Amino acid sequence: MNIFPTSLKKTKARVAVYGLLAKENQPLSPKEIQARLNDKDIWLSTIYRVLQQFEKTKTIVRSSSIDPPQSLYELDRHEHKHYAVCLRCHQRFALGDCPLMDEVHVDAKGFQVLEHRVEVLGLCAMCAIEVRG
Amino acid sequence: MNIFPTSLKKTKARVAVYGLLAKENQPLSPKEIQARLNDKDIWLSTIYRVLQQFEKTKTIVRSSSIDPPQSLYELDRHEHKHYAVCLRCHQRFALGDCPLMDEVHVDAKGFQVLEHRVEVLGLCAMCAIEVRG
DNA sequence: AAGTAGATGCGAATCATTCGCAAGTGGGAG
DNA sequence: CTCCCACTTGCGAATGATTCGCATCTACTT
Repeated sequence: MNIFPTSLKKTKARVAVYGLLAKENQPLSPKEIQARLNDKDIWLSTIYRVLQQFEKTKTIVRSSSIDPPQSLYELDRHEHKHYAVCLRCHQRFALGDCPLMDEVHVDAKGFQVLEHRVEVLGLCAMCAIEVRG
Repeated sequence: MNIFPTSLKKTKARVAVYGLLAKENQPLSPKEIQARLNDKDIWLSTIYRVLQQFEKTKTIVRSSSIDPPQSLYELDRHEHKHYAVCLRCHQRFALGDCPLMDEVHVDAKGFQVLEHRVEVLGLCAMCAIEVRG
């Protein structure tokens, strides 16, 4: 389904990041990745570079969270996923299906749609209760 | 349709930002707003604060662009707009309609959907040609 | 085993955004 | 019309995410 990109050297950092994302089933931020690797010799800047390359080779996909503003990465499982984010606790929940309609109408003739990002915001069950209280 | 919020004092910065957004028909970043105001006494941090307050009073709406990563603001015309962004020249084009389906299915019982963000990415007609060349 | 293109360690730089605080001002009370 | 003060802003430092620079190191080819 998804293998380590053959065009990239198998270095410690890359193997570690790939291995981590392969066993995670949620998108992680670069910081979270660093924390889980727990190897003080793998620097954040290296993780950023590794993620960039994996993104370029279509090994992982990047999504983004607005609050806090940051990028999140996960293995590209070709699942076309989107997330709902709780505005209060920032937990992320996968959407069952892509909620986009088949046809997207852009007010600009000739615009070639390549991808899209969708983020649903709201309150998870737990926080909805807390907010009321 | 949309007036200066009565709960806020009419200060130079607020009047200027409001006036600018009222005559713009596209979302602007805080930096772009500052550049257009062209008043060296209005600081970026003030613009950020003004935008935050306008957002809180529902005078403007915030959207976000992923590349470059930043927030964009425009007067709330109650139009529920989304944009298509050219990956190459970063120009933004409004979508004709909200491309989301009526029903959004979140894999988490009890999740209360409050809002959503949609960003369509691709190439505008001009850039599509350049890329090919 | 050696050579080299590509990676990384390390830290400085950049960019968006927020914070802190002293000085300034809009607009209600008198 | 003036005084007062809570709310604003000028100004710059702080923060947090992300990128860059460069000398050193290393995975892979020959």
